Amino acid sequence: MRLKDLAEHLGLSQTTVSRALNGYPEVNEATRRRVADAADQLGYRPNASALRLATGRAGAIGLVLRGADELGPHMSEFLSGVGSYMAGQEIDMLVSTVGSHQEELAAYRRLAASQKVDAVILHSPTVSDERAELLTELKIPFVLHGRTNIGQPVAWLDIDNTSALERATSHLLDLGHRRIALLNGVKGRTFAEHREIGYRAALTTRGVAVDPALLSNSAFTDEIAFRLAQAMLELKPRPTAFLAGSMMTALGVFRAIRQAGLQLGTDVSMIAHDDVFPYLNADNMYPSMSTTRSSIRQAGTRIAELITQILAGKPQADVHELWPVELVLRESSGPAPRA
Amino acid sequence: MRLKDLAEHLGLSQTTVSRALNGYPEVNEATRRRVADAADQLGYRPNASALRLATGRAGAIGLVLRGADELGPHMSEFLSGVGSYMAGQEIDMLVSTVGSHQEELAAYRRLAASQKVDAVILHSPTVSDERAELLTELKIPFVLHGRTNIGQPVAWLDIDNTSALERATSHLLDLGHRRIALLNGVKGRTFAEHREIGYRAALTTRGVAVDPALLSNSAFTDEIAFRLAQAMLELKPRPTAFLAGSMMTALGVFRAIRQAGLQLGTDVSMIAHDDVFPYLNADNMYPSMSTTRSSIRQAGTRIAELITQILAGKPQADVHELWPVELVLRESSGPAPRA
DNA sequence: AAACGCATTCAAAGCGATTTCAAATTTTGA
DNA sequence: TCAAAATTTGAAATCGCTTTGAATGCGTTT
Repeated sequence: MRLKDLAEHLGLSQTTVSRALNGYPEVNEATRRRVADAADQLGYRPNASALRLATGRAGAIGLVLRGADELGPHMSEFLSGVGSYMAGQEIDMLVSTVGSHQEELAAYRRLAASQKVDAVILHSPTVSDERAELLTELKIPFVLHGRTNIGQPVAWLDIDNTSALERATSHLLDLGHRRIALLNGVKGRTFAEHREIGYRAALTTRGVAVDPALLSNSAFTDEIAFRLAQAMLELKPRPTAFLAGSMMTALGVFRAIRQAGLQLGTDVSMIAHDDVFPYLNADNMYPSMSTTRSSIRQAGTRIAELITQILAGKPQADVHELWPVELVLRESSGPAPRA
Repeated sequence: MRLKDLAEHLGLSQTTVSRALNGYPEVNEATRRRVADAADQLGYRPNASALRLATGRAGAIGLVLRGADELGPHMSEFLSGVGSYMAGQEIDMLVSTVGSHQEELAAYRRLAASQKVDAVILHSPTVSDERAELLTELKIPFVLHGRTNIGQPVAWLDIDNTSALERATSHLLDLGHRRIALLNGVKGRTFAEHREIGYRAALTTRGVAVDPALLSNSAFTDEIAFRLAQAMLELKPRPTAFLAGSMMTALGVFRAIRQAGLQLGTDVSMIAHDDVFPYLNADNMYPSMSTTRSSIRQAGTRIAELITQILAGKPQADVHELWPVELVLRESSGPAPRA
């Protein structure tokens, strides 16, 4: 069913039908209704490629994901946040996966040259992100999930990691903890740097020295966290509290704590960062988990919204959102054990 | 940079340039090289929409994912498998997320009507899958990851769940277990039904009665599995072995076992299904996990390959692959404890 | 030398939508 | 009542590519 067919069926010109369907004012209300009904009944939908060619808009946004690293549970949640908004906007999500950093840059160049997307979402930036630079150079609009420092201003949405970690660390200090381990994200990522800054700030304010042995940088997986935590628990004196970078990390740390014959919440405390996964509820755990909480799904939805604003003309430089992070205290964080 | 610009730059017609770039035989080898070099150097890439409109091919495949259920770690792995193949084929992945079953059907209708994709991948089918019926009706080619029973023949790739569970169950029976719990997937999904069939077959062959209290159907998450396993471990007599539907499930069961003060591998055995996640290695767990193993990522890659074959003309009815599942015995499955 | 075949190249017609510009019809105002 | 204005419709151009059918040039054959 092409526009032409529909027009013939109605005894109208393509022009009028097109206008009727796209809500132009110069078409008679009766005609519009007639057209709309027919389109509806015959299940007409404009051919996407033709529409895109004619309008010059791709009607899609791009997401380039680096293999296994990024396509984990975090990205899934984020994606469905983005998707839930985009579905209502008739904007598609074009997802590419790449193996290496080089491949990723090449993928953006391809997207730009073939004009497959109107904008992209950039995820997990480094402190000075090369991809962000490339995208500004290619003049393809984007919203950054996180922050970075490049010459140009960029549109971004981030959570306040520094303050979150500062408060979480301070709270543990208040509870008497002095050996506080930080299982942080991969070195070089902005969020990980920000978290470390908050952590250090809280410690230094209290005059507690930072022990490098209690600092680690890694991907957020159960397994890796298990090993790191296990190693740290063998230190003398051992840490009495953990700051876990994600809920997956928290699961690993939890295993290590039990394995060491210790009790979470009494022998060892933990505050984990919770991106809010529907299938992994901090409140339902035993003991329930204290968290710094911020919904990554909501961030996705909001970023999708920001993208449509940018496509509607809002300057990228005006798009900045820093979301506060809740500190939710539950059973996993208790007073430090007596020395 | 449009084809026209490139052609003018070279002093050739669009026709010749297009042919040169697309490898048609009737263009002079010297010309072809000259064109290719210029295209390369100027970074020319055909406008995707124009190309699609002209060829009638969308150059994309669709994946419609149901919100939180499906966008978990399994889908992530699967997706990156698909993506790794598609990247080389210049085929995009169009990902939509939907909330309800109705929305999902509507999404397929939209994809079909607007001709945004050449084919789709269907995931986690039910025994008689409505989506598969709709897609055949809409005449949009698809490959099913799993199996279903509808009137028409469909293209599918599946793993041999029945045999996997039959062997795993038999092995546990050999070890003397008689109370074997099955933490299965959501009721109605083909793979879950197949697994139950294998499980029942093994038990009945040995004359062991199936206890409904040891059978559960649910999503594969750590948390849910934890609760189910916890409840089952309180039964008298308690199960001495668990068949876990996924590695996430296994983590939950593991927690429940420890929580009950039991030892995995001696007091209680477990064999989990392992879809092979890069960040969750069965071999690295303590104790290492016995598994029925099949890489969901490889399945994704292969399905991508099958899709391109179908798009190249291979009849859908000829595409059937049933992959065997490895049974990998490690420390988590041991002899049944003395009664 | 005319005719033929072959290898290359090109002009122009699609693909299916939007949009410009012009035409037809109806309404309005004097 | 008739010209002017407002409303409604349509023909054709356009988006950037592929592809059909025709044309060009050149060496070979008759």
